[in-house]
Amino acid sequence: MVRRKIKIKRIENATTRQVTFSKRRGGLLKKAHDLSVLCDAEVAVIIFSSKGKLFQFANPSMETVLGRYVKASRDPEAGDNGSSTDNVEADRLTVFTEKLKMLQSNVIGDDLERLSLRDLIHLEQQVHESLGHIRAKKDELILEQIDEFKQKMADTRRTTNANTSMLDRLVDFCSSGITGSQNIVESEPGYVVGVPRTDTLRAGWIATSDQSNDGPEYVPCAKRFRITEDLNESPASE
Amino acid sequence: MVRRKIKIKRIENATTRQVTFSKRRGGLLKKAHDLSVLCDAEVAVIIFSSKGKLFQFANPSMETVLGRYVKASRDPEAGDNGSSTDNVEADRLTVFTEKLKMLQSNVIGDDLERLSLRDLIHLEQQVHESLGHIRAKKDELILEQIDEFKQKMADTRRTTNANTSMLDRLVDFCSSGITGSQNIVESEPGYVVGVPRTDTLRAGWIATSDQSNDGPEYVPCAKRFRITEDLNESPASE
DNA sequence: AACTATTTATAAGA
DNA sequence: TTCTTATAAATAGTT
Repeated sequence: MVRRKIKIKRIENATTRQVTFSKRRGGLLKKAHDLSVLCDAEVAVIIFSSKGKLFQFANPSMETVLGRYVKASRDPEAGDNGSSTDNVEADRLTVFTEKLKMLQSNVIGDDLERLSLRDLIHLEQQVHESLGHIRAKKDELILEQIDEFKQKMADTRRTTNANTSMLDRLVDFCSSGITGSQNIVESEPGYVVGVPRTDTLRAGWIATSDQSNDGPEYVPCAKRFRITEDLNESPASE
Repeated sequence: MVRRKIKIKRIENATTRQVTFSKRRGGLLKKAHDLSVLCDAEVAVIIFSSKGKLFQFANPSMETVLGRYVKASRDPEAGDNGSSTDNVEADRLTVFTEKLKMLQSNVIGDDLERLSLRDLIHLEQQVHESLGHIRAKKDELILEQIDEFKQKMADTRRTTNANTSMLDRLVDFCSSGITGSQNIVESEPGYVVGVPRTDTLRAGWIATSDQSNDGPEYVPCAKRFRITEDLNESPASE
């Protein structure tokens, strides 16, 4: 931006583009360094020239920042820069999907070819271990959710009973004196609103299942997943 | 860079630091964008503020650039920016070790806690699949190396036989005439170089199962690993 | 969040 | 590539 202002669009002249790349690359890396130092921030910059050469800057280290990035990608979905192209993919890039992509492109990838037997064996052990962790965590979650499910069922049953007896009493009460009260019951077919609760009944004293517990068709084994999946906090239906 | 030049060192005043961070962060991201567009380069910038908030820019996408980075980290160990801190770690970061770190810190990591059941099941499938690939590749390599080993054994045996018969003939020859020739034999104890090999032996003559069936505890396999590990071209002893 | 006074970055040319 | 230089951008301190 000197002798003449330029537009931010691909530089067509190859030589000029190369020169500009050199200059701006240096500038960018310097800026990255300055920012990280001045503001005590963790910064990583990775640049591939159009010819494929790699340039990078990282503070405190590339691993540190990338690791943190992968972890952070989910919750904060933090600051948004007005950047260009696909950066907006951050949208639904959960840690999960990012991990999977890493796994697929880097571990399953063809570069598996390059590993030695020793490396492969080590990798196998690591991945096997990972699998163990994942399965353990999964089972844990499944058990948790089954418990929750049971709890809800029990609650629902108790609630139903309670509502039934309360209904009985209401009907009793109505039919024994005031007329037209029957409307109350009819206007709210199936459950009662606003009846003060005793502490016998806890949350969810209304007979409608408050939390969705129903699921499409969950029956046997693979279904255990289905069941719990539906119980799971995951919102999206797919 | 304005009213007064500043030194590139951590800004002590928190407010000032925060303000500077905002300004420079924007500048850095813009520069990154400009560079990627002007010079047709792939660029990724990741910034964590001192308070942990994430800011990023990537073109064409974070995954693309990071994936490429991981792959490129080995061979080219390309361009070197005069950057600060630990950037030099690139030293012996092979694809392999980088993958392992990813796996350990991100897949095995504690953030496993945050995944939903649905995610865990998906992850499990993916990792299981990875494991399959790795094992297949490993087995392939093992067979290759066993073949090599067998070939060598065969050659050696043939060589030995050849040597033996040659020895016989030599002894014959010597004992039938010239004296002192015995020395020749002693100077080359045991083998002959350059015996042409036949192609009689083929692949897979060892009775080990080729595809591994996964399972937490595979016992006999462990032995196979040991054996082949020793056959492996890997030089280091550990 | 705006406003400059200056420092930096850098496009073009050599 | 590197240097030079005129000029565009970025930004530190202030309001």
